[in-house]
Amino acid sequence: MKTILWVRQDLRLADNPALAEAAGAGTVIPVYILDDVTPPPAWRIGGASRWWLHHSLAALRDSLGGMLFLRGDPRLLIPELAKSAGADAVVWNRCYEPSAIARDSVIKAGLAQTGIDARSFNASLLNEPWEVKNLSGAPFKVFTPYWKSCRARPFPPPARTPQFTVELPAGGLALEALKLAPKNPDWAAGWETIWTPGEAGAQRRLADFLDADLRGYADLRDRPDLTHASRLSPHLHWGEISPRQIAAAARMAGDSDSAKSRDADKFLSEIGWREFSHHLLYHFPSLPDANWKPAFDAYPWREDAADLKAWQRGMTGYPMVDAGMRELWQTGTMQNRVRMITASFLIKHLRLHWRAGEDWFWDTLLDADLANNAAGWQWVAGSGADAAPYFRIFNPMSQGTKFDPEGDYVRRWCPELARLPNEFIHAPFLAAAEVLAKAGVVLGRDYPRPIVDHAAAREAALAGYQALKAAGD
DNA sequence: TTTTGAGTTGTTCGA
DNA sequence: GTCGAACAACTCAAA
Repeated sequence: MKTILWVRQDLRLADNPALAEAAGAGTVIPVYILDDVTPPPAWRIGGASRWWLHHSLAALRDSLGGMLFLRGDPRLLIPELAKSAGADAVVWNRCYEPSAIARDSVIKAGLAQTGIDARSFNASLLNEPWEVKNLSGAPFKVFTPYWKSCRARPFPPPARTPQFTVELPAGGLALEALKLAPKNPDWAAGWETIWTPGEAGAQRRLADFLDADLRGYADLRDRPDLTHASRLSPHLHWGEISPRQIAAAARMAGDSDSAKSRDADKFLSEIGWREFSHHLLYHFPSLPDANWKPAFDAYPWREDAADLKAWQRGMTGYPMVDAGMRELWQTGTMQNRVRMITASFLIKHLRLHWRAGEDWFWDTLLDADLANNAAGWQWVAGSGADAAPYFRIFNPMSQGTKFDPEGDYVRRWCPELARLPNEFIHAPFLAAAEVLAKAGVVLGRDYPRPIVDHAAAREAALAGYQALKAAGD
């Protein structure tokens, strides 16, 4: 028996049901296809993600002992490969993006017609999106009851790595030929000192997190100046580690040390949010593209290329926003609370459409994930499921004071402000001339003046929501 | 069927 | 400085 293992967002050996199926049946032919054909143009793999994918594929290729790389349309390439390699079966782990679901069902049906066994498995979620339902049999639209329902089920235990034998047909591309990693310029230079893509790196990150950062997580995860975030999201996105593995390890850590049990619960609920986002995307496939609450179609969004650019480059004049956007640009990630602050600023202070922010995050985040990204942006905008109420408008100055009290985070990413006293680190425009002079800061030269006034922007955002309400009447 | 309680992450104002 | 209320209504989920 020969089985094609179609590798997608499951770049690991352990707890990999498709690999286990293929390995148990005989020889395994592992193939990765770079598919820039079937996803809609806006949602083809983004720039930062490609860097991660390149390194993660290299790690998987090495641990498998070789794999086949192709690029193009899997609807053609998978049946061709099955035929040319004389495979009896094709197996894969499921993806949940709408275009992937459509693509995979076409392939499954086509293979079945030619007598090739095609089977898919769940490797990426604790629960399939269609399995969790409320008492009326409908999908949940509110997180708390959703997660309560999930927690009432046993978390599926992870499976071990099987023994397997790999066969490689001729005709594949070299990984480098997929041109995933940037060159000229190599904007990702140095990222490998921050991140270790691949299964081994993911396992080490989980172990380090549970060991060093879990204690205090429930409160300190909100602090961008500290290091209590798990930083597992890119590993999870590419399936280098599974939520089953994470849930099992986190529960064990919480059970073995009562001081950590609240932290472990909080961490598990973050895994729950990831599940909920996938649940929403599955049941509402337009989530990445359109307001989940159609009333928001009437919101008077602005279009302003200069403001968008200032936000993207971290030049808004609000240090907490700028620090976040620069961290994103330079490292491919941003701490969670800062994501909310920067997103709120784009949507509410600048009144630019959340889609513009979603696009930027898609291209720049190493953990760019269609479900999480879409659900997160719609949550901040207020247009999503179980979303923040519209009048919740983050104040970038008070958020800074609260969550970056010493200004360490701002000083790291906005070094031109480093010599400002803490009192003004989150609002340099409020500092007196002599304070700025002493810190060596000239506003408008070294660091921008605010591109909008907070109080006025807040009023304008609230007025915008009034217009939305009026349109609904 | 109707009712009831509840809903990730905030800010501002005025007492 | 601290605290509670207002900011809106609406929808969801379960009893």
